[in-house]
Amino acid sequence: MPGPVRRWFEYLPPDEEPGARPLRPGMRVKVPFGGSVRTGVVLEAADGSEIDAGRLRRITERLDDEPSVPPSLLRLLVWAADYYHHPIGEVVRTALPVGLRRARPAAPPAARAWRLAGAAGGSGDLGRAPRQAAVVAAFEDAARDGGEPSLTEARLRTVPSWRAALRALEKKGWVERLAIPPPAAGAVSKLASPNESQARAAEVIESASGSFRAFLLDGVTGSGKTEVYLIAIDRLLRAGAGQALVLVPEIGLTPQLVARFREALPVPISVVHSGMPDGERLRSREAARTGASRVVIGTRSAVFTPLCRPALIVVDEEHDPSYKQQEGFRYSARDLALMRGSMEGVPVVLGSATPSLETLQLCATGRCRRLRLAERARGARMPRIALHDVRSLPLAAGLSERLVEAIGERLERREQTLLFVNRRGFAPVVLCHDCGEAIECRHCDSRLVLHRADRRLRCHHCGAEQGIPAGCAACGSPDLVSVGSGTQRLAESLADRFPSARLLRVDRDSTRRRGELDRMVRAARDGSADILVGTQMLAKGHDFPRVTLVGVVDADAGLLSPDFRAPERVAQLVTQVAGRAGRGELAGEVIVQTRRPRHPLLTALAREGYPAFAAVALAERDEVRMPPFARLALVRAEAPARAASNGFLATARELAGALNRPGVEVMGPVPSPMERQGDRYRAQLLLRSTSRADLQAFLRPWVERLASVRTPRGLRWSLDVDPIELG
DNA sequence: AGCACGCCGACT
DNA sequence: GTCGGCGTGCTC
Repeated sequence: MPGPVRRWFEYLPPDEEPGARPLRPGMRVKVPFGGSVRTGVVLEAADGSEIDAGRLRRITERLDDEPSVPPSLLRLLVWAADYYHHPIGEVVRTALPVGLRRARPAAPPAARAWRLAGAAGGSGDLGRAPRQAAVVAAFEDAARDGGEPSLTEARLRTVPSWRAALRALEKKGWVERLAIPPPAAGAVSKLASPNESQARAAEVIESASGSFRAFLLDGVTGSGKTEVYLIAIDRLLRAGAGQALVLVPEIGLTPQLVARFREALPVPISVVHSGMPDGERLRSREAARTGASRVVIGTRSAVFTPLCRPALIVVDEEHDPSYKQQEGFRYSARDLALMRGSMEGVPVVLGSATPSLETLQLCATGRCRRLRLAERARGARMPRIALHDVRSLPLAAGLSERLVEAIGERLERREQTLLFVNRRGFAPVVLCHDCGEAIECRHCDSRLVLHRADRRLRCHHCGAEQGIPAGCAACGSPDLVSVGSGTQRLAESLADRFPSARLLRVDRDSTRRRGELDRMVRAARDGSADILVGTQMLAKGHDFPRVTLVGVVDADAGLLSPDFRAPERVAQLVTQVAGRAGRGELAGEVIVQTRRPRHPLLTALAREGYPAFAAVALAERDEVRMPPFARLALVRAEAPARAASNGFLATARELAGALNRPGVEVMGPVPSPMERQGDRYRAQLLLRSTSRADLQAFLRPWVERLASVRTPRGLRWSLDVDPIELG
């Protein structure tokens, strides 16, 4: 179905030869729609219609012989459109790669493997074609272990210019294509030998094979969650059970993880993420749909990958906010993974050392089984988390003397330090020394951030930037000072203090170039940096064995954020980074700077760790009736005029009142935390219910009415079911 | 989303 | 007198 149409449309079947196989749900078709011809997806095959026969038009032609969207995936999409109250057309579109949105028959899955043919070596040598020789050598290598001389694209990619060389060999008849990649020669899984808790976890997961069960795999980074996934997947695949879908957070899709899977499992693996070229993405998807690949690793949108025989779904780092799409179709891939598991009848493993409060509540009510991994697979100790009260202490670029000394000790011992700052740039605020006026963004209710490397002021909310003005716009004073500290100032200050230390700054600015983050992570691991300064992106999923000190420069900003989930984020960050300290033989130390050393959540975290924090946080959420003890939906509106957004939400509120549904609370409208962003005024209306069914029963008629409210020009609104940010 | 239908300003 | 602006509404 094309675009943001909320309704389903009915068509007559195409004129086809008698005896043609019937159209089935999930097949793509060409249909006349309005004045043009569009690609549609069959949602349902019905016997009759209530639409006037005269108005019904006929499907022009079918585009698929078998459904591009298999029935079980289609069911998930229909469910999701209904649950998120999002137009089915856009939901289906989200799940279709670009190549399938066009009205062209699906290309047959491109051959992704080749075999050395009988003619190889038959005529002439390859003395003057070193690339071709290298390709042939790769085939011979593969055959050496006693297997067939066949290779997949993934293996061939190690040879430079392999595509051209292969084409030349194909022409000569030395090499031929295989339709489906064969199992690699000598198909041996390379799994580390598991410890007791890993083996038990994998066994429990395996025993749930063939039916839906939810598991929480609870273990710090480095406790070997990945090995448990690999063992469980390997067993299920060996048992012939089918395919595994592995979801990873956006930043977590590192080549290392994919490489670990490729190395461990002797089966074709598809990788799917939004940043990859359309053609490659389509091939990965088709390999998954046809069963040519057995494991799919991907980010959020990979939850919509069609699978012909699913056996297991894994959501790694399930607490990660990147599983929630924050625009358009605002789905949660974690939640949909659970729903998909339940629809497909397969176990779902949620992995996290810092589970979301939602998942912990599922465990508490018995709907999810918790599998704990022994702390620290390699026998290292969990570091102590020290809250460092920095009230009224002198700070240099945000660092207390105690933290600086601790860094110095690490430098002397040739160990690494990891420092977290919650903002990038040099200084978050530039203000006038004489009148105190800060330089603000012209388009947002925010202050511009100083980036000193290129002497620019940038707005981190709308991207606007400008040079540094000569003086204060309010009073004309030339005396402007920068206040506060971001990654750049921290790095600069450390460079002054420790001139011989090798510093690595890891933030969005320094990793903008493709592959740069991975290069930096590698540099950090091989010990060619002493101090790593970074934002949260440094916290996710990386293993730095020589780090023995982690500093969290400012825990307060997150703690005091208006967002009810902010403390959970801080606790997850601190725990995750604490997991970075003291691997291997080295003991670790974590210093968290704060001005709120008595904050109950923070002290619970520091004294007893994440589970204690979670218990306190859950009790608090229960008290104030927030998720997971209540369900939320948020309507956001934004427009060039404040009155337009407020007016729309006021209307929305009236409509809600008119519906007169008990059990749903309507709060607002209120201005968003940052009311003006990018020259648009934003406001929101929050809905809350203790019952998911009540909320859904309310939303259905309400959204329908909202959709037909005529809105002033320039107003945009959206509904977010289960929002994770109230902003 | 497209695309048509429909009512008010500057042009051959 | 018409060409064309984009506001509103429909598409099986």
